[in-house]
Amino acid sequence: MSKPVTIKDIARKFKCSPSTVSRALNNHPAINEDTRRNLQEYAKKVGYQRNQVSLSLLNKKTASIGVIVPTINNYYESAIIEGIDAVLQPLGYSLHICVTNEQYLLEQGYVEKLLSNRVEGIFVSVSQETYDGGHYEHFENVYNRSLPLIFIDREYEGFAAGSVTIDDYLGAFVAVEHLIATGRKRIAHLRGPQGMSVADQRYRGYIECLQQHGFDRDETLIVHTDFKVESAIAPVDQLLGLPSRPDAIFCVNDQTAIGAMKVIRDKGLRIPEDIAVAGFDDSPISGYISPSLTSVARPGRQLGIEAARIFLQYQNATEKEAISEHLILPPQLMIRGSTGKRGK
Amino acid sequence: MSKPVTIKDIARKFKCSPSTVSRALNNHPAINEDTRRNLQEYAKKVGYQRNQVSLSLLNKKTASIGVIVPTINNYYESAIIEGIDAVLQPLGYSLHICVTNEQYLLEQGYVEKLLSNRVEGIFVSVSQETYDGGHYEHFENVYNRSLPLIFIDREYEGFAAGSVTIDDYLGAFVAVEHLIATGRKRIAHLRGPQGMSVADQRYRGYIECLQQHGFDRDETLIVHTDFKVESAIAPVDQLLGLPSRPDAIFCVNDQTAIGAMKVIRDKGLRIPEDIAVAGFDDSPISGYISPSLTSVARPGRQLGIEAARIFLQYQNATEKEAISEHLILPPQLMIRGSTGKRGK
DNA sequence: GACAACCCTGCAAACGTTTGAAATTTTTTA
DNA sequence: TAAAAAATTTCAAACGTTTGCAGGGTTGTC
Repeated sequence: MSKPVTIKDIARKFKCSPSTVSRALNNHPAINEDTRRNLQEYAKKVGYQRNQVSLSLLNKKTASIGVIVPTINNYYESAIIEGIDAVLQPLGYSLHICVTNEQYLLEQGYVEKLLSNRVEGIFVSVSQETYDGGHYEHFENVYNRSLPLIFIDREYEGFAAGSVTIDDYLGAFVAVEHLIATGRKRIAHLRGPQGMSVADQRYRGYIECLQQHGFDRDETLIVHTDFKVESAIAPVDQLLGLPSRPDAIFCVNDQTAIGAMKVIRDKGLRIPEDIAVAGFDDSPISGYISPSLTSVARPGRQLGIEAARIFLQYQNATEKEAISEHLILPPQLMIRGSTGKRGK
Repeated sequence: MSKPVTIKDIARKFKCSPSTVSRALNNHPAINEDTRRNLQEYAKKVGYQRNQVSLSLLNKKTASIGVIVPTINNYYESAIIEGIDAVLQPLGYSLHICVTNEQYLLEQGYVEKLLSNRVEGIFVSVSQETYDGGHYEHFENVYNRSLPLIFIDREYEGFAAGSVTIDDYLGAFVAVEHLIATGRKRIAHLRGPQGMSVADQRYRGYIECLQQHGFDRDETLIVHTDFKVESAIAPVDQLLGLPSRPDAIFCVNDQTAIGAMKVIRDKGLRIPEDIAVAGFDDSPISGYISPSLTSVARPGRQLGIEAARIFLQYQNATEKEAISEHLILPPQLMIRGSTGKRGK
C-alpha cells in the first residue's frame, strides 16, 4: 500500500532479472517484444514510478537547482523566480526555493543544504545581512566545487561567478531627470534604508543627477523610509511642512510613493499640479491608481530568464573554465499622470 | 576540483574503512577520540559535504515536499508559499515549487515528477484546466501511495486528502451585506470567469445575499471580467451607462475594483458618494489608494501555515490511516473609504 | 552436422552512506 | 601471564537503478 513498487519487485514477480525489467521499461532494443509489453503493462498497472533518487546517485545528476531569495512574497522577487522557472522547468529542472528573510545565518544554512542535496547550480539574491557584513565565505564551497553560482540583484566580485543585476542608479537618474525636464525645481527624495544596495544606488542616482544639472544640494529634502507604505507617512508630512515645500518627490519604491500620495492628498495638495511623485518598481497597480503613478520598471522576469540562460551556458560549456558573465539590465521609466504638468 | 569529496576518499587517505569515517563524522561514541578529531579536521579542510542523495536512497526520506501552484507571481499565491515555507523550512524540509500556468498537462507532469523524486508530501492548488475538466486521475498515484496530499484553495472530494480553503462565498456575502447596510440599493457585480471556482463562489455569495435581503434580481447589474484591471474598463463603462445606474459595485477582486474606480472617476462620479466600490483580496495597496478600498482579505499566509500543519499531522500519525482534515478559513472584510457614506 | 550469427537475458559492479554484527586490538583483572 | 572485558575498527548488506560484458539459446548457412 505505502511502499513504492520497485524494479526488483517486478523482477521477482516475473522471475526475471532487474536488468531485464529496467531495459524493458526503457525500451531498450535488445528486449523481446512480448517481454517488454508484458512488463510495461504490469508496471503501469501497479503504478510503478522510477525512483529518481537512485538515478541521481548513479548519474551524479539531480536536475535540480537552488534559488535563495530574501523574500518571496513580493512582486519583483516572484517575477524573477517565475523567469527562472519559465526557462528551466521545461528542461526538466526542479527549483528548490529557499527564503532567508534577509538573515545571514539562514542563507548560510541553505547553501550547505543545497550543496548537500547536490543541486546543479545556485541562484542567489544575497540577504541584507550578508551584504552588510560582506560575509561571502559560505559561497566558497560552491566556488571550489565549480558549481554554477549566479548572483541576482546584488553582485559580488570576490570570485568568479555570474551575475545579473538591474541598474538602479540609472533608473533613479532617469526618473529624476524626467522630473527636472517637467520643470520641477525642488526635488525631494524618500530614501530607503542606508547600507542597502538598491536603496543606495537609487540615492546615488538622485544625487548625481541633481548635481549634473547644477542643483544645489539640500539635505532637508532627503528623508528616510524602510520601503513600507507606512514608513513614508511621517517623513512626507515633514517634507510638506518645510518653509519651502518640495515640488516633486522621487520615492525609493512604489509603496512609499503610495504613502506619499496619500499624505499629499490629505493635506489638500494636488498631484501633479502642486507636487509630482515618482516611484520605483512599476508595480501592477501603478497604472490604475489616481493619479496613475510614474515609476521605474524593473524587468524582474527578464532578469530571471537571463540568469537561467547564463546558468545553461555554464552547464553546457565543454571547457570547465568558469564562465563569469555579468549582465546589467536597464530599467525603464514609465511616465504617467503623477508627474504631469505643473500648476502655476 | 570539481568532484565532491566522499567518505570513501577520506577513508582511502587515512587507510581506514568508510564505516569509521562515517561514525567519526557523526560523533558516534564507539570511535577513538583522536581518530574522530583527525577525521573531522580533515573533512572540514577538504570541504566534505555529506551526500544527501545517497542518504535519501538509504532512508527513503527525502525531506522535500512538492508545491504545485497555477502561478507564483501574485500576492496571494506567494503568501501561501511563504506560509508553508515558514513552518516547514525550520524543520529541514525543502520546497519544490512547480508552476502550472493553469495547464492540466503541466500539472500532471509535475505530479509524476514529484512522485518520482520521492517527495514526502504534495500541496496543490489545482489548475483551472484541471478544475474545469474534473481530471483528478493524476492524483490517484499519490493517493495509492498514501502520500500526504493537501489541496489548497480548491477542494476535491474524490478521495481522502486534506484541504485548506478560504470561504469565498462567505467573503462575498459579508461584503455585499456591508454594502446593503450602508444603504445601497442597486448593487452591481463584476463577475470573474464562469466555471472558475473562486469566481463562482463569490458570485453565489453576491446572489444569495441579495436574495436573503429581499432584493429583486437584476441581470443587467452583473457583468463579466477576467480578473485583470483592463477587463473591468468596458463592463463598468456599460454599467454606468444604464438608465438606472448602480450605486455600488462589488468586484470579484481588487484588480478589477481598481479598474472600476478609474472608470468611475473618469466619468466625473464620486466614490463613495455616488458609487461605492468593494474589492476582494485586500492587496497591499488597497489601504493607500484614494479613496482607500474596502476589500475582503484572504489570509494566504495563514492558509499556508495551516496546510503545513495538516501535513505534519499526516507525517507524525502513528497509524497509517489517512487523516483527511478539511479546513475552511474565514476571510475578513476590511472596511475602508470606498464604501463610506452615500451622497444624497 | 558444425559453426557462425543473432537475439535475448543475467551477472555484477557502481553511485555514497549507514549500521548491526563480527573481528580485531587494547586494557583490565585475577 | 592468561583469560576476560572493554574499546575500537572492519565487514557486508542495503537503498533502486543502470549498463558493459558474458552466457545461453535459437536460427541460418554451407
